[in-house]
Amino acid sequence: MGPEERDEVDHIVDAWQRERPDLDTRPMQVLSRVSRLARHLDRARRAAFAAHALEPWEFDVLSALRRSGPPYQLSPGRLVTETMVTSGTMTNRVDRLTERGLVSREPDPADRRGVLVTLTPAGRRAVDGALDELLEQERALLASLPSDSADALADALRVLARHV
Amino acid sequence: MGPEERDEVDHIVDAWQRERPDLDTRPMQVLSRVSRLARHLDRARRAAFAAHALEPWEFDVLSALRRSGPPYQLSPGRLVTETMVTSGTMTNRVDRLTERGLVSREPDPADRRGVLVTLTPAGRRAVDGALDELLEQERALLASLPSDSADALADALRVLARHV
DNA sequence: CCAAACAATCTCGACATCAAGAATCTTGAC
DNA sequence: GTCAAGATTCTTGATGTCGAGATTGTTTGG
Repeated sequence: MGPEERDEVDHIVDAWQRERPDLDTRPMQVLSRVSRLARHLDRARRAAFAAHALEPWEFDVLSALRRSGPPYQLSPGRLVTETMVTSGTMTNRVDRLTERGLVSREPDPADRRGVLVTLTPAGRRAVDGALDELLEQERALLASLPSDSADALADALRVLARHV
Repeated sequence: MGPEERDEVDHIVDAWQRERPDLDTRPMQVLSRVSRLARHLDRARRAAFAAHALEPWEFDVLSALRRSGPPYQLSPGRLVTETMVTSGTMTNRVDRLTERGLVSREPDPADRRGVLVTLTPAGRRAVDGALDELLEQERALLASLPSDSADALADALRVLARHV
């Protein structure tokens, strides 16, 4: 095990072993950590974006538009699948981003039902700045891992994502 | 890289490399996967608990009480730290679990401000059944990884959790 | 003892999300 | 051409969470 410090999940697993010795708790060692780490990462992201006056949900939408490339337009339906939220949520998000002037809604010339959500120049500046800050902070966090270990971690997570 | 299939995060990273070639996107390979996987796990947990008529938030509270051992009592404040929510949220959760008969509120004999949230027999049955089901499902998911790879994954996640 | 600082819990209002369904438009079969 | 089925977006009501502050009780210093 080495001289590593024990974390919250180790204590949770110990408690279960004590109260339910019949359980095979190995899955918790991986999956509880994924869930708890994700919650901590959310908080860290919120802090990183605060300097750019963006909420995490705002960044999620803007970054999907930004990485789609010029002309930085996607349909609401496409944004729904990229960001893993429901259509009602996306309507609400686009409304508020429009109020802030970070995106605009354009009619889709090819389908009169459709809309194209378009990144404004202000939206692009905001998302580019926030991403630089986020990656810098994430790099600092990952510096605690040897780089081959980070690669192995990424590979293992990729396998899990495919099976879930 | 091997013959592994590429996942959503690989495509997202490719898109960023195309649009922002100046970025070092390696942190995304790990941390975006953690966040996205956690969202998928939430959905899987919801499905696993549905057979036991529990919501994930209900399980979180009940399991903290269950693994604390007899007499299965914790203060609201302790539950707040164990489950990573605010005190207002916990008041609301305990209210609804009390309505369902899964916990009860007892006065703390040692501090008249205090309350001890107590697991009822029905609550204990529900959480024990739900946990069995959850672990079984999680074991199936982890079967896609060799066991030494799962151990390495757990270790790497533990290191990250300590630095976030 | 008393007052002030501290601690534990709860209240309240704002907010983001979801699920289901409505409204609008498109497509394909006949 | 027309109609039914499908696709796209938006609306609505319910729900769970947060954050700030109120309430009640405890502790500590003088």
